[in-house]
Amino acid sequence: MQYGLMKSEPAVFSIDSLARAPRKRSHWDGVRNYQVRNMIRDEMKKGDLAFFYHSSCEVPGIVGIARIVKEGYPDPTAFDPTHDHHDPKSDPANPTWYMVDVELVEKFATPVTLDMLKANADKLSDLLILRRGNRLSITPVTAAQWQKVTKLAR
DNA sequence: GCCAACGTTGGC
DNA sequence: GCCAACGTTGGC
Repeated sequence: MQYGLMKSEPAVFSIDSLARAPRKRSHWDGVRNYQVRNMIRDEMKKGDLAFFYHSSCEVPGIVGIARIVKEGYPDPTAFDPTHDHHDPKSDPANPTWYMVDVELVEKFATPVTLDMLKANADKLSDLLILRRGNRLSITPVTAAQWQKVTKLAR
């Protein structure tokens, strides 16, 4: 995939949670959408970079950059009946849900807010996060979009 | 809390 | 396979 964007609700898992994690690494678990599962399982490669996006919060926007450090493997929380994201239909012998591991690369000094992204919609046409009704928690980002957003962060 | 948009489920 | 009902997401 090379470049992507990963959404998270900061109340659940924020960029600061990732910064505090051992070696600044964490599982990206809980994905329960087939399109996103396919991306995680088939397309995200070690070394790929992703914008870390905070959603459903006071100031939604891109707050930093993470790197994929482990490619797709079965998400064990799907098999855990006590877990929020438990899925009784996922068979450990043939897992439905996958996750990747990510590592913090950079927390932006100033986030690139959703407002800023919208204000630059002319340059960021087709950035999927700006598209109406887009609900995928992980979306691909083109190299051109990556450069432009990175510039906005500086 | 509201609402638009979309995914999933289940009856037929 | 269709489609209505329902659940979830996410900005506002």
